[in-house]
Amino acid sequence: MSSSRAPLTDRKPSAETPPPALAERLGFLLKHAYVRYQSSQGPALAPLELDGRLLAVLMLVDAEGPALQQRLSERLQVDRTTMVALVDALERGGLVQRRRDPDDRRGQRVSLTTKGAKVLGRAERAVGVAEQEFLEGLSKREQREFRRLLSKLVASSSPPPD
Amino acid sequence: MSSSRAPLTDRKPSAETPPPALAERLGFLLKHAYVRYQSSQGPALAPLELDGRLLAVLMLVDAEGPALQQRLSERLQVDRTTMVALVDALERGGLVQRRRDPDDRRGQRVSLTTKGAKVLGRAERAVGVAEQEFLEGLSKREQREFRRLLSKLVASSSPPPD
DNA sequence: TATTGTTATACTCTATAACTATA
DNA sequence: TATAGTTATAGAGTATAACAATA
Repeated sequence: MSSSRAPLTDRKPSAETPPPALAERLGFLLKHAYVRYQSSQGPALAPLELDGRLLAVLMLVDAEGPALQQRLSERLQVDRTTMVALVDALERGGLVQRRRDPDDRRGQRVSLTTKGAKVLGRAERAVGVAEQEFLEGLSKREQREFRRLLSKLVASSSPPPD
Repeated sequence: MSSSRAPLTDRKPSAETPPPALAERLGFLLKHAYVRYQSSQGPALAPLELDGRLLAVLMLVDAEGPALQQRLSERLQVDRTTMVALVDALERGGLVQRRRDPDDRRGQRVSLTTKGAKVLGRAERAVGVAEQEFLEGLSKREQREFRRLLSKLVASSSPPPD
């Protein structure tokens, strides 16, 4: 940030630059971007006893009303056995509730509780702040462009084989 | 790609769009971008019996000459116990070799074998193709811009706390 | 028979603690 | 004492297989 007056040789080499060939690989960049994003998001969500995956489920339940676990797992591309554990955790925290679908008693309808809606609101604000922090190295224009390109990429690239 | 003549109601809903709130979250986008990248890169590297992590080590060894495992693990931000397993795998495949540092016999110098250099070349070409495939939803201009912004972001955002 | 949710289980990736051989 | 590498081990996170209830 501030231009240091220390001579170059005094710089902590902690942020040493990776070799160019590696730094240009998309895989390397995407992974590190994601890891760094999480180190912003994690602390923002921790006080709410949430993490990124739980928040995604919460947002999905909010958007899709009382939804079958099956559907939630399809939308999030996780196995249905994984969804059991995620819903377990949210239910334990009192953020969602399960109810048997009266029309097909095999299914569980997952819905937001009052507490869940409240926590979701707080979580979304906290993550918004974390995202700003994560993007602060880019200008406002670049931030918009980055979001646009990333969305386009995810929307366009072939979805992973089921 | 091609403008389908099928009526909207005939579209396979397989690529159903996630709810807007979720699709706008950077965490969601970054994660899915990374997952999809890997589903391009994985099959490209599998015939060479490599994956993204092993390739990163290989590239680093190539760039930094006979390097201590310690240094490799720092550059890649993985624990040194993790690096042991990565170097084990590469050595088993005959792609790198370990030699005791004569000046400090505690350290192991890791260097590329002839076979390793050959496989590295093939792997880099394969990954280049996979990257193109991954980016094909963007125009050439957008591809360059995406790479630029992603690099800038990774270079600028605060590195994860050690 | 097929499907939803569940449990038991196993596998991958990664880290912590303890050991060894050097320094 | 401290450091580089190693091993044993444990913890996430996720998936596969088998089972119960329901269709």
